[in-house]
Amino acid sequence: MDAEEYVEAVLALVERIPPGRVMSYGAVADALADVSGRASARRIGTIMARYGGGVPWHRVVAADGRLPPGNEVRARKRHAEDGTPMRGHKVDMRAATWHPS
DNA sequence: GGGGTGACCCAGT
DNA sequence: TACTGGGCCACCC
Repeated sequence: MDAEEYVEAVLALVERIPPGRVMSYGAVADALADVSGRASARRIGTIMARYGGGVPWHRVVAADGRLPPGNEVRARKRHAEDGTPMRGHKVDMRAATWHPS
């Protein structure tokens, strides 16, 4: 699987995350590990930063619920619309974490 | 080829 | 809760 296909796989998975739920970068990496063979949270962060524009990027957050740097304001607004469970400015991971079934 | 960087993560303090 | 150090891996000088 080449780099371009990997990006496509990441974006395809992010599109499957339902409104009001989220996945951490690491969770996305793990979920794709089966298909891609390799995974690292760091790669997912880079991919989202560069190619995430066309998907619901706000549904991918850091493992502790922090929103992506530089886009906290926009992300908060969208989570408010989605009805994502929040704890202050962070996502309530215990309630919002989703993983593909 | 070598070294810095980043929308990360985890364990330890 | 906040910081640190180590590990991580693709990208870009």
